[in-house]
Amino acid sequence: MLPISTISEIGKHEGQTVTIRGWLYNLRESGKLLFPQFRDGSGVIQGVVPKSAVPPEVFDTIKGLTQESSVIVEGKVRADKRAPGGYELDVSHVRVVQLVDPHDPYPITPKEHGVDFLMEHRHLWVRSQRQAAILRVRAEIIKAARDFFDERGFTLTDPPIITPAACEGTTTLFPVDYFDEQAYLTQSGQLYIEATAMALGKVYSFGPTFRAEKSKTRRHLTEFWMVEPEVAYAELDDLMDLAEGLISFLVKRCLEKRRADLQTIGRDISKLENIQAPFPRISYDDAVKMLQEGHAQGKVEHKFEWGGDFGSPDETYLSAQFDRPVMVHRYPAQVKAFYMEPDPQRPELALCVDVLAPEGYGEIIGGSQRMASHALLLQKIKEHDLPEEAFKWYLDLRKFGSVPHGGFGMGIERAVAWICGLEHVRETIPFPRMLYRLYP
RNA sequence: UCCUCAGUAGCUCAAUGGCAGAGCAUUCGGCUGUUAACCGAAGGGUUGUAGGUUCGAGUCCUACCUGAGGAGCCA
Repeated sequence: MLPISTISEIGKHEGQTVTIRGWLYNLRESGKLLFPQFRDGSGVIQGVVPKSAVPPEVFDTIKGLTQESSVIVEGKVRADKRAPGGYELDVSHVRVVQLVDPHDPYPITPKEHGVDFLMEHRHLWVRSQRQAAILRVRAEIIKAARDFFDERGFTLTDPPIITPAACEGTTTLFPVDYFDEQAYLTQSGQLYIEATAMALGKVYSFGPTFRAEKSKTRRHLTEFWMVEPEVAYAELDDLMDLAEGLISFLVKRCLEKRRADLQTIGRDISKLENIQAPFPRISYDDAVKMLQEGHAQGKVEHKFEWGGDFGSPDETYLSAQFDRPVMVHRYPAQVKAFYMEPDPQRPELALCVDVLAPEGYGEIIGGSQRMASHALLLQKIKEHDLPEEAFKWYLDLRKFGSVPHGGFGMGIERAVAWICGLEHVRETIPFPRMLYRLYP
């Protein structure tokens, strides 16, 4: 039995004959010389098959292979400077596991394709090298985020996916029929992890969230994954420390472990190497001034007035002023969620922070200190016309040992899109769910 | 929900209101170092749908369908 090797590890078997189990990526031929390229999920390697070196049936079998046919290949590993991966395989035998019908060929060729076609074939598109590299970076970011919190004494507490009421109103939620009762898919686990934070001190959640907003941009999915830490006794500055620590940790880990994948994707690595704490921290007031100065210099189209929330072009302009993520804190309370703690110095402001990624990737983190006062929180729930009964348990947290606390949510797909330098978040998740796209 | 753009061969795209084409893919043939290989040949079409204008519509007009980008909203 020959040793089975993965293509990424094949250098360890130089000079040996090994078995590769995978698929035909592409086949070039030059008369009596074949160059089949094989992939196995870990990488791609080119085989070399001179007609004079193998039995006729082996040569004919390889010559008849079609793209993405599954094959088990035996061959001798040889270092070769001409090979992109450094090694080639002198193929001695091939077993065809399944031959793709040449009259119904694999639809994704090595040529260009349009977005719609690729999205319709997402189940096959993930086999391409670039897509596989993106999914490996995504997995690394998820693992790094969990390592980051686990190493700092946080406990993973999973909030429910099916919830009885909205965190922030029901218009943007997907309704679910829950045994004849109205329920919704969660848009955030935050309210629940506030409860577990009071039990365990430092907690986080990691899971899918759902937004029924009819957003149709390169930054939006209807189903996306969030990592949300929540910390008892944490105040706004603690949250900003945690956020910049998390982001710089994620980038550092990807540079260490997934550098080759980032290069495959075509990421400008030097821009990621800048991403080190501390990140700039500016107040909403300062951000408004920057936008107004930008407008005076003709760099921002509209004149931004104090009191509104930033639009996408505003965020892009602000983030373009820095070479690393920028943290904007203390927005007007009126544009933020009801549960945010007011700034004691200026009650019209909320103790909140948004982290804007560089290069126009927009908001990747949103967080705040949470309202600790029972009376004030109850008043806000009433002002926002929220169903008081549904928030009874949430209010309980302010009756039994209320403390200052806070947390934030980081959208995994936006983080992946930024770190990989992608045009669109649809490539950051294996099967994106978007407005008008539910298949495959 | 609003604004803009697009839809022609399996894919990516051409075609002044006047014979519907090319490259890739597929099939056949050639080539012993190819790197999205190359060279030659063949097959492949209800031009998104329904109307309209016109001697004549892929092309102009109307509606609809599908998709993309953006706005708002958000992570």
